[in-house]
Amino acid sequence: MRDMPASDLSALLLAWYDRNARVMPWRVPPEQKMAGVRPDPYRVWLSEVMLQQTTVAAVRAYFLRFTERWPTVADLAAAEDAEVMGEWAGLGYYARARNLLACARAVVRDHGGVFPATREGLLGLPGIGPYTAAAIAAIAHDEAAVVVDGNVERVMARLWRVEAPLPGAKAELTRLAGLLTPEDRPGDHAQAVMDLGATICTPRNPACGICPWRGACRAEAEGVQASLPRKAAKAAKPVREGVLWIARRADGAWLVERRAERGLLGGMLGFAGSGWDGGGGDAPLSLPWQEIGEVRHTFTHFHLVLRVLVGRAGMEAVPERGMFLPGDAFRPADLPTVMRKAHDLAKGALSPP
DNA sequence: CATGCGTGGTT
DNA sequence: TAACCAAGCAT
Repeated sequence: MRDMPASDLSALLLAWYDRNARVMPWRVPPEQKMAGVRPDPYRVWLSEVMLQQTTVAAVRAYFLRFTERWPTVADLAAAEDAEVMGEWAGLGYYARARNLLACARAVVRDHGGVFPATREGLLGLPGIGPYTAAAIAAIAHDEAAVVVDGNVERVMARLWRVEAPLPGAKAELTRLAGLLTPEDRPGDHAQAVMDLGATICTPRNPACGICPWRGACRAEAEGVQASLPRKAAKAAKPVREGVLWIARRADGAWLVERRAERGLLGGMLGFAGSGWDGGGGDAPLSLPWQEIGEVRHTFTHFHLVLRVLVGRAGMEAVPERGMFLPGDAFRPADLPTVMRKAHDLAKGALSPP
């Protein structure tokens, strides 16, 4: 059992997957697959990009809204930037949304509206890296690509008891994942390892008692599974501070600005702010601003505290930054979360005149 | 190869 | 509750 051939391990896993595969909107159910139905590369791609560093629970609703609104890659490619950024609002890592659009347009412009079918061809597209290219090639086209995400890293580290810490151990874990990748059903294999990692071989308290690889797992044999994979310690998050100015005009329009394409919250709608390094900054408009409170929000690598100031502007007001967006065109759901929090705080003080 | 880049759920 | 974590990519 301990030194079972890779093909046997793969067979055990696929048998487990056939009984335990999670149902998701972007997956083709087993019975349809048996009947020859292939996954739509557009839907596979969209789901994989949304799932980058993001939970299945968070993605589900976004995926359904996107596919309802833009059923094909051509539909998405024809969308306005602001529509897509607004629909992505709240999902995070907004560079994904910008790359999503760039990728859709590249597929239409350079590939006749058809996604490249190979890992190699997919790798050249915006927002598609080693993981996503392999996942699409395997799931949508049954290419025996080696799919390595955080789940696979964890499962391999435990199965083979790899003690070396990430990210250094990545190459070795990829090699081990490759040994296990079958020529037959590589897409199901990839999804099976990820389902195993998400439901049984979980980070904290793995359910080794019901694992299809029980008896073959070297970490479990030694009782060290919960401590693998090892990871380098992360740096503490500093606290940054800033000011946010939220103005509303007499007709109900909100003063907003489109953030720069690159960097934090790039391309998203927001309110005018100072820099976020404690330094000052100028208000976007000369008004009798009133401070109403603060918003706290934590990003990937820092905590942010924003003092929120509100002001009422007359119809003649001409802002130095940003623009007044009519009340009926302003949708809080289009805002990234920190801006939505600020809006929640400010809306009471700025209720329509 | 290290860093920047969101968010919400779990422990 | 602060820390950790999730189907990574671009630079």
